[in-house]
Amino acid sequence: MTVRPVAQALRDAGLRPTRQRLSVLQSLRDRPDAVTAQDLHAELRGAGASIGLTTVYRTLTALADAGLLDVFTRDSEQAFRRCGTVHHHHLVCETCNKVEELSAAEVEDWVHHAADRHGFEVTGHRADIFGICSECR
Amino acid sequence: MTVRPVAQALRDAGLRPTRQRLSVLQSLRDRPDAVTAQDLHAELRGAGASIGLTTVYRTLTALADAGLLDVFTRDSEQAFRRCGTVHHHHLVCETCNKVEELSAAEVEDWVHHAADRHGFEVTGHRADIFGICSECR
DNA sequence: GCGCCAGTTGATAATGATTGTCAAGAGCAT
DNA sequence: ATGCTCTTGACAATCATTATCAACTGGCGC
Ligand SMILES: [Zn+2]
Ligand SMILES: [Zn+2]
Ligand SMILES: [Zn+2]
Ligand SMILES: [Zn+2]
Repeated sequence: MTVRPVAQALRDAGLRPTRQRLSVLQSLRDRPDAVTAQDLHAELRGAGASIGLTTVYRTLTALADAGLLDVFTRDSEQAFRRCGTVHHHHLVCETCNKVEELSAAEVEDWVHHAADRHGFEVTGHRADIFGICSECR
Repeated sequence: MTVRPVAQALRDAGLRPTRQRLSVLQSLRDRPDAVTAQDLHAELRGAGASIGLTTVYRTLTALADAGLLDVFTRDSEQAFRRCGTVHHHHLVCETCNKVEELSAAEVEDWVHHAADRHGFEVTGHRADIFGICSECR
């Protein structure tokens, strides 16, 4: 019941729903924070799962390429998070790494106006807010 | 004449204006793009300057810490650019790495409203637009 | 149910950017 | 000039990430 949609998400991404991939996507779906490949590997191992570090890296990268995960750069390492598939921005807690997804029409407008004004063809944009969440204060 | 203000900027940052630091800051002041430590080192060497890679790394990091440079993450490496000291955002060309500085009141408003709405205490934010500049098209 | 085979895994080695080390060198105040 | 502290740079060490490649597995055809 809880594994079904996860397996389907993998299939849709052209990835076989293996035990390892399921455990990665599974553990990612219920957490609100962004996590590092190294950290996730340690947690999965600590929870008794059998999975190699290389596989965690590969799975996270594949899922990110498929658009299922968003990538954050934290202290020169990459952290991943299961985010919605529609365009959004982020509000990130620098203490617990929790991420809130935000939509912002004013930002989208700004992006296009600014790019037009400078003769740029937009290929993408990113707008993230960093702070401390109420629980961490 | 052209070296005077650069030397002063270094002093203001609590750094001795050495030959190496001057050449780094100097070469950064007239370029519109963000550059990597490795690339800058190669360019300086190619231009006949004598400077070690370690020093380039250290200088760029020190200048960034002092607020004189902005840091960009490009393909998991750091690129630096001499930006203005007042808060701004970026319009980055993904082909030539040229950067335009942008100010955006609507973004600033969004930042504070969104953070308030979610009970976050803001520590910072970043809003960058990626695209292709008119010259690169 | 079984065999096949392309897709996956994971221990290990390799990569490559960045940082640590430390002896030699260079600002700058006296 | 002298001294003292800050700086440099060749070199070694880190460390996250990626490449290898032989062993393993999911799922389709039989
Ligand atoms: Zn928090
Ligand atoms: Zn947006
Ligand atoms: Zn360009
Ligand atoms: Zn801003």
